[in-house]
Amino acid sequence: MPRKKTFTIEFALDKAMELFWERGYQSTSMREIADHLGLSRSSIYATFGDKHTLFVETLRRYGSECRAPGLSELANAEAPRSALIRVFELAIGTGEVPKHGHCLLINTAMQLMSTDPEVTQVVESAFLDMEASFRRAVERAASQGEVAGGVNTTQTARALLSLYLGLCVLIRSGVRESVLRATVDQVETMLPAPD
Amino acid sequence: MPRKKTFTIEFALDKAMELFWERGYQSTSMREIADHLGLSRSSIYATFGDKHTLFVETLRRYGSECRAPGLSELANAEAPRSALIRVFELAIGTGEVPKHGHCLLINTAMQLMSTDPEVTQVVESAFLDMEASFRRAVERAASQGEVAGGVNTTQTARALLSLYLGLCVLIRSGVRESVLRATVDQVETMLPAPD
DNA sequence: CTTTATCTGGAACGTATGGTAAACTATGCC
DNA sequence: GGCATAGTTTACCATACGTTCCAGATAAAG
Repeated sequence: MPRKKTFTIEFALDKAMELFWERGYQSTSMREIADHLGLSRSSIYATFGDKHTLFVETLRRYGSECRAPGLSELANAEAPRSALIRVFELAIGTGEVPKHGHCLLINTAMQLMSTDPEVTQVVESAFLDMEASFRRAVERAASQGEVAGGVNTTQTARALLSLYLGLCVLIRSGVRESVLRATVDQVETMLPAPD
Repeated sequence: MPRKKTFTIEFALDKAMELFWERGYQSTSMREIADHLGLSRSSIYATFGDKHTLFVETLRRYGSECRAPGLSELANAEAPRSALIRVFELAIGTGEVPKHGHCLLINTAMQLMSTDPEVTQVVESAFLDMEASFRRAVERAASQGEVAGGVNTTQTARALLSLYLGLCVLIRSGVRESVLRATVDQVETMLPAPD
């Protein structure tokens, strides 16, 4: 009986994501989202109810996994050590922060001020996933003889996570590339080739 | 002839700083600042002209150097290596983000979205200062025989900077302490005792 | 075609924002 | 005691925000 929606929820979430990603939560208004979607605000409110829940839905659609460039290739790379280094090089390689900064979840984590429980949970689990990706890559690198056997894989993975997030902050702060490059060098040092 | 100001500029900047620090730039309104100062908005506008310039003045008064806990003690510590590790332990030691998160400049860097040239410059120079503090401490630790002589001090200092900023992001994201602790362990690994 | 349930668009609401204009008030010099 | 100068305040402006209400449009079921 009822009328049909003129848009799909997925499409709306993707469009909203573009803006949240580019401008952050606070700086994105529902009016901008509606315009970007080609709809009126009421339709969005009728569908999602609230700006905050729309944002959380957007985060959930984004996926629990962080989409840092090169991160997804980590799982199946034949040379995990090189793939790990490549993740860091891709972060600084573009030079500028291209369009919407970094991974949406990292952006969100950095801008997070008030402890929003729902958002915090999504972000935290994304970081744990990222840590797991790093750890598996380090383990595979060690078992393949790409790095020396003595490394503590868990500690290394967590340190890589800190290094990556710090690198994101530095990139956004516009420091010289030589400072960024040292982080990549440190990653190589942390993954020493077996002698 | 004229009437005298009922407040000093320094006092106003300090009061504004408290709010900017706690809530961030965007989430702090001029009304809140005026109330917190016990003045009316017009006086603030007459004195500083603009919210943005008030913020930049606040940043400048904060000082070019990052005030991460324990960082200032780095310069004169007798045991630089322990002091370095202590900087990281102090960051996670409090457990919770106490009142206004981290150092104001780090907060600002993380929330920085649009590339604001003035703000970016202050933040960048603060990070370079922080890197220099780290490097001097590493150099002193090496010359005092606290760490092995082979370390690349510049690379280590820059990596420490990335690690510290990443740690700040992780702390704010509410990850478990064991994940944070790994970053401190990594710092110890990066500063190996001479054998 | 009518009914019925949903969807859509536009107007509107209440509030908050950054910023301004003009009236008022205190100071110190003549 | 005036008077000029600067500081403070009150009131206001235009705009933007998140959100809601309501009339009209639209689809399928009877």
